[in-house]
Amino acid sequence: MSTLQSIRPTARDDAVLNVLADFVTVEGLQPGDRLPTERVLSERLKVSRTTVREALTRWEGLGLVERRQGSGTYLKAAVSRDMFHLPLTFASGNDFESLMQTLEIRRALEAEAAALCAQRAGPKEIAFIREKLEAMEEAFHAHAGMSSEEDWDFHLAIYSVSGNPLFGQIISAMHEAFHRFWEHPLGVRDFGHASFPYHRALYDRIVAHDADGARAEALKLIATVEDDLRRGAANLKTADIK
Amino acid sequence: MSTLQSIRPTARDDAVLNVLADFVTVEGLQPGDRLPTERVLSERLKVSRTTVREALTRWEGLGLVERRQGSGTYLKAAVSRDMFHLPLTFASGNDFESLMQTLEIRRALEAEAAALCAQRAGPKEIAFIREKLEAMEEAFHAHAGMSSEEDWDFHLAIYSVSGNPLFGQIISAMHEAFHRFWEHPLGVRDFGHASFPYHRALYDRIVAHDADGARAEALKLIATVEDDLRRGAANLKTADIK
DNA sequence: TTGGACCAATGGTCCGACCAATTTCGAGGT
DNA sequence: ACCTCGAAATTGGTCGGACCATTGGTCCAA
Repeated sequence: MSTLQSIRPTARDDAVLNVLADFVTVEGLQPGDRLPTERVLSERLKVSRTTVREALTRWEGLGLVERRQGSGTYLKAAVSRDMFHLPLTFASGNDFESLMQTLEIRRALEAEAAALCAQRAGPKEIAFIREKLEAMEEAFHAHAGMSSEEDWDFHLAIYSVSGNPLFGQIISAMHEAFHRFWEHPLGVRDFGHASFPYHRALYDRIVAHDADGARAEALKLIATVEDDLRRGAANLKTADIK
Repeated sequence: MSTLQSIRPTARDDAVLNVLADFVTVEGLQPGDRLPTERVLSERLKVSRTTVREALTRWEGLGLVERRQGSGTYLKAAVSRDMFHLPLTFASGNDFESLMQTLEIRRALEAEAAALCAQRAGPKEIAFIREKLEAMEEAFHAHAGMSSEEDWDFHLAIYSVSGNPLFGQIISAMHEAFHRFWEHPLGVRDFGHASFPYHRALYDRIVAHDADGARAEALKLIATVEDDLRRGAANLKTADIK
């Protein structure tokens, strides 16, 4: 009897989510598309708007959906009925240790993603990455410094081409955790500056389908970020003393 | 202005969660403890029960809390204000692809964790790992096969000694996802058998503080699991044809 | 053409009521 | 004194309806 999953006594919202997932599938909705109104769903599914809202709140918490007051509810990721979600929560302070820990995870995953990307990138994927790279380089020269947005787009492209969506999901979370506490790199004016040349080097290794080379360049890139963090931590210490 | 984070116009439920997180911290509540009633919270926080419920629904979706009708709401995990959520979404169920994707993440993280572990393990930590290793080896000889529980304990010890709790949490999530998809290794009787010798090899590299060696052994270990998975997939295919 | 006032649609919050599962507790019997 | 059983209180789940705040578009006038 232990295999018997304890069923939820009340499963109204789950039912709503299943129906909604089917709707998304049937309708072929893509990320960015708008879902039906809460009021419409409530009427169509014959449940109260409260229940619909609880269900959507669940999806919102899982990052599947985004709600914009006055506008509507929008799909943020591909959803289908046979997906399973594994929320993971951890404490992360703004101390040097925590930031370094997110970078340790990134170091491991960036290297692997780069290697897989080099193995799997076809011509179309390479063109896609090249586009992001050039946008980043252009922004760099225009502002005489790293542009976090274009830089991030380049990295996202690599995760995407790796063929494993988990890389993007996990690294994005690390990235967000990192920048939540360090939006204005403490006293490090040229934050990320040193990483610039490694982007093209990484791209070249990917074009050459050189997995080990790509891994090495990704490691060098992350190493510059770790350096920046160390410098920032040193600055912070000085400021504290002052 | 790109650094300007778009703030949520209305953040009542977020505020509720923050206050509640503080409450849990101050009160020293542990997993299993009961939270105040929705009605009490609503009154104390001067917000409607609806808002309290939306907030708790978020936490429930994140697995932080469990609600039992007629009984109350119970803490399921340690919560604090500076907590980070990483919702992972896995593509459709049972296919070989999903399993392999969890292993790709593990490969990257296992290798890095092993390397860090080799760098950072002191005498006490090494003794701790040795204990787990010997328990695993004993179980192996007793049952003439890998014991998943002792095996997992050994790996957990390594993640723990790495000094970065993120390794243990993320890899555990991958592990759970893997086994949810594949509870009964399809037709692979000696699942994990091939990985046995690499455990001691990995331990030896850690004792020697040989980071690169530890990384290499961890990679070999994961490679055997990938092999098992491939064999299982082949079996499955045969079964399908039959 | 453009600027601004207005309006409808949509998510966010609130209230009060009732339903359903669980727990509590006391009456009644042993 | 102890146990059993059922009523009542407690607690989360659902409902309907109301109003607020934000957004996006429309329409009018300068």
